[in-house]
Amino acid sequence: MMSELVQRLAPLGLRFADSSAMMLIAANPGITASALGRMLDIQRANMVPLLNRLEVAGLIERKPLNGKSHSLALTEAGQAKLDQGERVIAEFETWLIDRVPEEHRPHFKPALDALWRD
Amino acid sequence: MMSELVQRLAPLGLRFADSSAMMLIAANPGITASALGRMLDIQRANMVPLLNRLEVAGLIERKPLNGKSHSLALTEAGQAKLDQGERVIAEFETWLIDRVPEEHRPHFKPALDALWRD
DNA sequence: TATTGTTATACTCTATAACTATA
DNA sequence: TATAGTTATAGAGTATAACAATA
Repeated sequence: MMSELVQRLAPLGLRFADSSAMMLIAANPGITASALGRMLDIQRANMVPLLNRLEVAGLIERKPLNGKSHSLALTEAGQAKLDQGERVIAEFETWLIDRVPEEHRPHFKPALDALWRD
Repeated sequence: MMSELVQRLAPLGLRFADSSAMMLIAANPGITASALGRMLDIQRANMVPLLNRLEVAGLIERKPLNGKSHSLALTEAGQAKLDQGERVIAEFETWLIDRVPEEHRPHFKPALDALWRD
């Protein structure tokens, strides 16, 4: 399932972690790299190449916050790319849930949500 | 979820792919490495280190079949290890499904099965 | 001619340790 | 003293290309 999603995102030049990060930056403008890493369960050290990639691609901006932290925000191009990515993800979710037999379908998302809640 | 299972298997010295391979070898004694790789969706080339590891650990035996292929089988130690692994996996599945609210629970396995069927 | 087992290689993802600078 | 950002590094997982030997 994940490899299917990865393949669908690839034409946009996005990896899975890229779109996850961009979604959270959009929802939390000004967030720092470390805080974002904690949300994504990605080590601080591994955020560096990820954010470098997004910055070089012109999708995010890093602004010094206080000499120690940096504030992250989507650029206009980043917001446009995220919109595209979210469309792909929505299509993927539809594709996924359509494979679940109708009688089980209403239970599927709630069940998955419960797995990582708490 | 996968990392939880990986952590539970680690004390047995098993990786996830190891237990998957051993389950399929047990169910298909005499299977070849290539056929096993196709079942597991693992490239032929990547089966080599996996099977070497299991062989060095004394869990499987490779016997020449016809000069080209080899026949795979669990050793006694391999069967014992697999039994342990399957207990761990069963406990993991119980742990997993217990997190799903009761009303969704009967729908969960059938929904997951449907995702990769066909 | 297609397949098996194998080697070599490269890329991604992830985890850890260590460093500097700042809060 | 704890945290942020960073570098370097190592372990896994995975993909591809190539080769010799065999079916």
